[in-house]
Amino acid sequence: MNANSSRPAPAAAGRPSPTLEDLALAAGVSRSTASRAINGGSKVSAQAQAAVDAAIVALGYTPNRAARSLVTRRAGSVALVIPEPDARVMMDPYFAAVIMGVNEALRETDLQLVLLMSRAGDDSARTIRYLRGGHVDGAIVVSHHRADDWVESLGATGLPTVFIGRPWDTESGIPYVDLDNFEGGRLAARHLSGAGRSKLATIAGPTDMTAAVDRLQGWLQGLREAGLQPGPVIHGDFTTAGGADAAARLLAEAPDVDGIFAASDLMALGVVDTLRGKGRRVPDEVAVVGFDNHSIQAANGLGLTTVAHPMADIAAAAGKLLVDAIANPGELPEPVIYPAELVVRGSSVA
Amino acid sequence: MNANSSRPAPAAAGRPSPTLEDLALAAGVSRSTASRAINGGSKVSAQAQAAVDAAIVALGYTPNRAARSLVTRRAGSVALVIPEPDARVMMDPYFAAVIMGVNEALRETDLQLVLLMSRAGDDSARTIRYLRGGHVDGAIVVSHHRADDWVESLGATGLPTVFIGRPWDTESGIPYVDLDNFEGGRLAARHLSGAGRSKLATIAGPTDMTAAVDRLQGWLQGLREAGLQPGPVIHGDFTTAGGADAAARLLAEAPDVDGIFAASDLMALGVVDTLRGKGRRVPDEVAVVGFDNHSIQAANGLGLTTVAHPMADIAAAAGKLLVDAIANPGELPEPVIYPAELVVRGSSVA
DNA sequence: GGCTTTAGTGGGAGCGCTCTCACCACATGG
DNA sequence: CCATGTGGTGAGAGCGCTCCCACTAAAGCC
Repeated sequence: MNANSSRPAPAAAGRPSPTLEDLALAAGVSRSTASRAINGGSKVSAQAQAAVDAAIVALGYTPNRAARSLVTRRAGSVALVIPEPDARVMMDPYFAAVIMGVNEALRETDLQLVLLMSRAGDDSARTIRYLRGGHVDGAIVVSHHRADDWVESLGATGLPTVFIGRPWDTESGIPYVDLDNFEGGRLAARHLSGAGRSKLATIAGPTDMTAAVDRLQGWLQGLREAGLQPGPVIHGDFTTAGGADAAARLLAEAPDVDGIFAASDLMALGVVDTLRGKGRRVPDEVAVVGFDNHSIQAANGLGLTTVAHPMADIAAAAGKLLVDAIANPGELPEPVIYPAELVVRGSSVA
Repeated sequence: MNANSSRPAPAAAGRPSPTLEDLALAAGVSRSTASRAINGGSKVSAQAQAAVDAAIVALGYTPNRAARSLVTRRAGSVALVIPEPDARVMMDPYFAAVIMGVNEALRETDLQLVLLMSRAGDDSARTIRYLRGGHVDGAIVVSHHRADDWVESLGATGLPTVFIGRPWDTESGIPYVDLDNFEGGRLAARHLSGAGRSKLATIAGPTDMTAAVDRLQGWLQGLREAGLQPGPVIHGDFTTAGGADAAARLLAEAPDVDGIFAASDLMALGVVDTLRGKGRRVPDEVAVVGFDNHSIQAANGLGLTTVAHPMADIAAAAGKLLVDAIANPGELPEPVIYPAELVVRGSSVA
């Protein structure tokens, strides 16, 4: 296609990349005019603009981010903070979806995504120091637990911050994007009761995450509305193995259960596995509803009834919110809540 | 787009972060000495060092990365390049493991991880321009396909680059870290033949990835050594759904198969699922061996025999290799190959 | 005519840092 | 005695960029 743009600057070792000065010289204008042309300045004549554009192509010019950052006082990057200490939980494809979504939102901007993962306690200090150090223009925080109180203090630093998933402290008005987890839990309860199940139980998520709490509250509310007993509540850790364990405990406690709501598809997978291992037929004897609408659930033979959780979309929305917040500092955007939707498949209906 | 970026000030916060000048003043030394103290300079007296250290704490000083970058001509960051166009494949926990591993390797350095994902064709041009623009000090490329030829040209730009997984073009001497995929495939073949299976088949991965090709070659070699027929080879896409599909095709082609090697655990999950759906007992009628030793495989009721693939370790090794390559430019490190190990579980032995 | 306005331009200054270099004191060696 | 280190220091020069301000030329208005 374009011959001279194919190899602008291989330049092993020696040749330093052209500076704005070089560009201005090549275009026959001043450094100031070149800068204006690059940044879409309004006060540039058509021919100056054209000359600069041509010179950019000819020289393969790329602005030096560091120099620009230094004077604009903008880092040109945003952090994705994952305060997740456990490598196993990190394996959850949830994070992959989040990363993709945020990346998607940043595509049109010239912001780059910096990953910040903290594990041990000491690391969180390091993370917050980094965030406050002005090394990024904003932050997106995902999957934070109640113990991660430092995260909330971010809002006070003036660094634009958006949460994915409702934070524990909504008082501070930090914007966030989330699924309507409460409604999701409620939908699960309504669905199972509507399918004629009455001895219901749930494998809930960890109590230190708002998503888990909301799903559980919604579930209990749904049962109440259906006039059913709340039934056993076992807590798992959102993983497959955790779901399998929890199901075993559940069966010991309530052998006559005929419907289970697992607060994640991964746990639901473990639940189905345990049920089958104990000889219970799904959905005939026990109906199972999951949460997330993971692609992995296809492995289940029968499809898994679940609550859709468009994680990538949610992450992308959070990314856009952050971009806006950076552009218009001061104004706090409203939280965005995605509606919950039930996807009915074979695991809950005969 | 953002032409109205006329906001140089750090917005609300007010308090501008202290500069090196402030630090030097507080410590009662010169800017030069303060700089030396910060960067572990050898020519600093004990008391000057102590004074600077104290001032750092007192002021909460953080060096301005942009200013430092500008003069040192180092970006202070490395890119993790994921040339993966398909969101669904991205869901593979593989990437989470890679990200964690690389992050781990970078922990001790002050390099930050920048994520670069390219999807459509146009994006790859953008990506390579970014990489050549000197915005990062090095790059790690993961999961690259044969069509991503631009990736290989990176080596010629002088940008330190390390591959995770053997690249197609090893001539250029680009360092890489990989699992011994060939041996892994061979182990699978030896294991199944050793277990008395003789009507063997494999669900291989995509032909445009070296890992898939190597596993297949190893498998075929192993069969040859055992004196068995190569048997059917069906190609999947490493996903669960792809594995299920491939298994269905396989059963149509070779209904009497008694052992299947799936080149990923995700595919193996789909295979087991399809087998059960068709009423074949695993492992009694058909033994299954996977690849990767995913945690997800626990969902399978019986454990899945598989080839261990320490992805996080491999990624961490790649990270270290890159850090070394950045520190010592010019010398190309040798590739690192991790040995393959078989993990025997219930899916292949009665 | 004198003025203001306006579109466009170029010359500086300086962002916060590192690094070279000159410099000083005090050792050591001839 | 001078020559030669040697550990420690500080002043100054930029790195490449954006932005403020002074400036021009052409146009508009009384």
